[in-house]
Amino acid sequence: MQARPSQAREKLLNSALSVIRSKGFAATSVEELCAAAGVTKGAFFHHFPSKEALGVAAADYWSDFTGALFEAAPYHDHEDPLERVLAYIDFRRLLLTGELPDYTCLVGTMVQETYLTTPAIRDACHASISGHALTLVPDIQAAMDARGLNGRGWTAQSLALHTQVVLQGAFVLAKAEDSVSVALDSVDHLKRYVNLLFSNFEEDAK
Amino acid sequence: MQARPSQAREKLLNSALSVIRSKGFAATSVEELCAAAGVTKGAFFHHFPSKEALGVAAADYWSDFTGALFEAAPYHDHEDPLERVLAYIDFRRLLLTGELPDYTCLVGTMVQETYLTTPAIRDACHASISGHALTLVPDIQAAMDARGLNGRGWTAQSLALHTQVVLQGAFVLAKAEDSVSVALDSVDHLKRYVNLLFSNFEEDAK
DNA sequence: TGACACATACCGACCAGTTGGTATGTTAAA
DNA sequence: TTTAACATACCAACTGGTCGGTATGTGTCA
Repeated sequence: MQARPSQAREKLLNSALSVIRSKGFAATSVEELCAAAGVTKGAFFHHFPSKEALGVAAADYWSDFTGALFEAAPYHDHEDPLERVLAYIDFRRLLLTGELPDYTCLVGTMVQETYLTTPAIRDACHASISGHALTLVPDIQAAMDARGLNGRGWTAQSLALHTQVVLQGAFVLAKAEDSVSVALDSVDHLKRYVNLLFSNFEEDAK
Repeated sequence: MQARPSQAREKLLNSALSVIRSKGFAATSVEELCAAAGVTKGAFFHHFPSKEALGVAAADYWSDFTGALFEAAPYHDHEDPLERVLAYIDFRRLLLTGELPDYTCLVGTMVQETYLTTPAIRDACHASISGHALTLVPDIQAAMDARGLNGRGWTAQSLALHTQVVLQGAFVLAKAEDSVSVALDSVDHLKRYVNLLFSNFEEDAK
């Protein structure tokens, strides 16, 4: 449907992922983004009406990227829903390799700067985080149902969001310490918590 | 020691706390800071050699401010060290009131933008977070010792840092959702975790 | 088949406003 | 009279964004 497939747009979005994760949104200039992508400013404003629109598009692009990553991940293969949840946490731990800008979260970084000033970006970041958290809810709920763990002051959704809270917080402290070890430790604490929550309760499901 | 007590410096630092927590460091201009503080640019650069120096000073100012707040907080009054840790978490939950920029963390916000580009600010943020976490270690360690909980794959320090991870992550998601409720839920999960970690273990201390 | 119309993708010079920072004052307390 | 604490005016560099232009595709109709 296009005369030529747009290369510049994709290149700009890919550059946005790494540059914004390194310097933040506000400190990233349009020209810098263009330089990283190897395109001109004209191309930028041909594809995005404004820098803000690039931010929204980058958050959506991030949602698609991570959505595909986690959908294809092997943690879904377990039979027991609790095993799937624990394997998800293991998988998140496994992703904590390489340099900080490589494994930290784009939308977690962006939303801290834009939550008050740029609602459109905040909404896109929110959709990305809560959308991902929502994919965990069915497994958590199934594990709760199997053990009769409802009505104990927490819900499947709150636990799903809590996993994201721990991961986002782990990124913040990893950046402060310039080290991944605190993030690894916290993911371990998270897994220990989930194990404790579900331990000592027999499976009641028939 | 001063001819006149410097009002401008204090005013600028106080303004920095609220403005930077609202818009982030990079998006905050020096002139905006001056306007919020009711001082001129000349006063700004009289007290701070650069915007970066203001960022470092703001992080240090934040450390002093929070240090005094938590030192005077009532959670130290409990006899049992575990009770003190749990009361600390309750106290953190209590602080989650008002508007987002009022209860979120300055250094957690700043470090996300500056961890790669401005090492001086990152170091000041790191000192603030880890310094605060360190104040929790003695109580956690005492609670562990009383129950013989050492050597179980986690340390007092890692748990202290984990509390900060949860809080920092809670701020991120609260900003994304524009609501404090997810933060409250996560703090509840954190308290539940600590309770589970220390439950079912008799106090061995004589 | 060819030619004209039109759309998309992209270029790079340019602009007005803003940025962090400086240079040169003025004021008032010690 | 010295000196810290401001204030005012100013600047060069950079910012996001605009705009006229070009290159290259696709659809259509004689």
